Amino acid sequence: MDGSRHRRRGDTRQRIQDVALELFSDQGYEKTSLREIAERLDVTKAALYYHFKTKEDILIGIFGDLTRPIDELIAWGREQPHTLATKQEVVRRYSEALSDAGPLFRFMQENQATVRELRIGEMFKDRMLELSAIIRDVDAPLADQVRCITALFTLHAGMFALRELKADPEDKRKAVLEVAIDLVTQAHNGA
Amino acid sequence: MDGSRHRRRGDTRQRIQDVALELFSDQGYEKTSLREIAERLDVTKAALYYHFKTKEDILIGIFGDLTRPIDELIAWGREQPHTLATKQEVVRRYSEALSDAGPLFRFMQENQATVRELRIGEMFKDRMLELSAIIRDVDAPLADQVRCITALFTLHAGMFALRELKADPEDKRKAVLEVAIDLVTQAHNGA
Amino acid sequence: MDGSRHRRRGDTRQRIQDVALELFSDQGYEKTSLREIAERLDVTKAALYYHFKTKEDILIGIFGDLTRPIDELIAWGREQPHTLATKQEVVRRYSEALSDAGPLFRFMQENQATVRELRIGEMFKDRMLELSAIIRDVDAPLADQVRCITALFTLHAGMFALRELKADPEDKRKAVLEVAIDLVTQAHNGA
Amino acid sequence: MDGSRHRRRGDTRQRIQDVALELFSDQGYEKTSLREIAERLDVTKAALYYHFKTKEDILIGIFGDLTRPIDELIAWGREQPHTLATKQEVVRRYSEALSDAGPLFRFMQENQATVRELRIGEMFKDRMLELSAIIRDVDAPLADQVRCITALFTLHAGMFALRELKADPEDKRKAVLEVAIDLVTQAHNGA
DNA sequence: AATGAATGAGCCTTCATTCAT
DNA sequence: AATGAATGAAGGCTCATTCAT
Repeated sequence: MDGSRHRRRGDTRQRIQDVALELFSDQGYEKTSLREIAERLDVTKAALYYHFKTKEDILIGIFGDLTRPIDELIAWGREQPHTLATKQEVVRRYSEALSDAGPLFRFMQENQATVRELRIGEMFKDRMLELSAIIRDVDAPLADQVRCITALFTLHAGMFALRELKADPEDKRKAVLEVAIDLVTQAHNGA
Repeated sequence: MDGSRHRRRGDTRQRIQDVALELFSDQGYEKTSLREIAERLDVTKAALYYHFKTKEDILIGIFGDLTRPIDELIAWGREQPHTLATKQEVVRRYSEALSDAGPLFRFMQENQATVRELRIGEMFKDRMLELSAIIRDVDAPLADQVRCITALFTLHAGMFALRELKADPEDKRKAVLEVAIDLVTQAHNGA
Repeated sequence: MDGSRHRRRGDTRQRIQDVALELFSDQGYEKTSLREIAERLDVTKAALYYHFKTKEDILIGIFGDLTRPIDELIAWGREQPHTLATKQEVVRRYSEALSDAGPLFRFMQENQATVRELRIGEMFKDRMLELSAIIRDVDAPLADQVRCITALFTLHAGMFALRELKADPEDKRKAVLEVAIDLVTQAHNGA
Repeated sequence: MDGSRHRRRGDTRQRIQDVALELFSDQGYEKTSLREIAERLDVTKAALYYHFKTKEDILIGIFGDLTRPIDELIAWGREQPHTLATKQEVVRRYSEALSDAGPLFRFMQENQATVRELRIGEMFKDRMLELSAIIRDVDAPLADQVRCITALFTLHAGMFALRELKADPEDKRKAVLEVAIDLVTQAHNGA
């Protein structure tokens, strides 16, 4: 018992999300049709509608699932003092959280125009603002604020923007993290 | 005489590109239909096809037109010595070139998933690689290379990623430029 | 109960093929639009695409269905000895098979230019070659080979080319068959 | 003087017909667009409309030009006595006339569905009826009438239907002619 | 004798979605 | 938990044709 037929039971929802995320981040949201997702899963389009109300809902589901660690990070960060150590720790943890949700963030990064018009656009923006509020100092010089935002941005873009750079992925992640922490540190210490 | 009706003659091609760029960068490439472009110009869809062979061709036309200054910058940069001054100057000039082609780069940034599958994807990537080859040192530590790429990236994303930051646009542009030059400088001087 | 509404269920695929064949052979393939087919069936164009992947696929479906008897004839003919009796029998049976698939062959006959560029062009040619290989003697004088091919051709064209000839259809069919058998017989017996 | 620029003058009409016939008979009438014809001639579509009122008019022009010898043959045949010798001569001459207008007849043969709906459909049918009236005996047995029509038909189809038959084209033409004359002769002599 | 610019109609196809079963 | 059948809307594109110049 608990064979593959059983395991599949109740699994479909998750499998839809997995396949959808893969396709969305590979080809973009608009270019990925529900037909394509259904075919990959060997079910009918109608089956998708049993599990999700709309195409956008699939995305929202994915987002909700993969975003939880980041919500927790934000909650944690808010209660810490505004020290450099906190900021560095937030960046460090964020980098980790991102690497788990890699494809989702690649998707967000590469489909901003689309995302902006969907509900997750707002959700995402909210989280970014919260995060940057922890790292950034509202009264700091503009350039320092740019540094902080660039730090977050670099973490997001990191892996994909650096595709052309031949190097070990883990080394790249560390290098990106180093640059991000550096930026935040410089921002904290003033121009 | 020579009124607006006359001025319009021969202008259509340019007007198509203008409207198309506006819509593409506002709503994304896929979400912008040729019908929409045509309606805004008060011509038929078929008229667009008189001037451009495909939808993608419209984009290629825009890209070609707006990208010329950057091509010139690359040509110039290649012939300069690999000094810090050169690198800084390239970044400075690039920042200027970008501000002219603002909407196009916003479009590229926000529609990466789409762009990747179009021919301009390659064109764009080529230019990025050339530019980064001028700024970057292939033998430098990974983190420094990341700094250089982040610098370019920051210039691109600059204006749009900072939309939430309330400040004078020109001030923001300067702040972004400062951070970018800083990154290149740090990379040049070693970790 | 089990009224026409119910009978219609599951019938759609066949009904599409029927209407399509009628229109294709009346007006030609290119001149028949999917809109027209859909309207006749009182469904939407999209419904056609539920049942067939492309316009060409509709034709392929028809061809496959109506062509089976001919495939069987070819299979049978191949295993017979190369006698005159066999050849005559093949012609006789072919004439019968054709009269069932009348409209399809009229279509093939009258849309050769189109058919040649579609996949069924090849399929059709293959069958013709197989059939003629059974009837024809590769070493016979050219004129005799022409007789055999003309025989097949006459059967195809028969009904449509003779439209102007006022006579009972069944009589015409017999006359055509007689001429075809005659041609094959003459070819077999030598010039 | 009388250089190629001069020779081209007034030549365009003919060149249009030449290219059009080539394309029509290669790809079919519907599948050949005026754009394609214009491009091949390196003129604009509008230029075609200077010489011909419609697409169909181009075809009518071609038909009129290439069909003149056949009109003359019909006129000649009508005044001859209804002897076997006359019939054979008509077939012989028709075969010759056809070989000059090869591509046109290939076109007629392969685009019957289209041609039927155009004005040349009627023109063509008229000529066929006239010709067959010369060869055929209205009171003869049906099979003999079929023989006569098949004879004409064989001449038309001859070259294209026999494409698969590997042999010298001139030999094929002679073989086809032989079969056609044979058919007419058999018809004349009675079953 | 021919072009440049445009149109209106229509084409094949795809998509997200619905609903009875 | 999922399917089969279908829809309405729209999309990109092509075509024959027109007309002022």
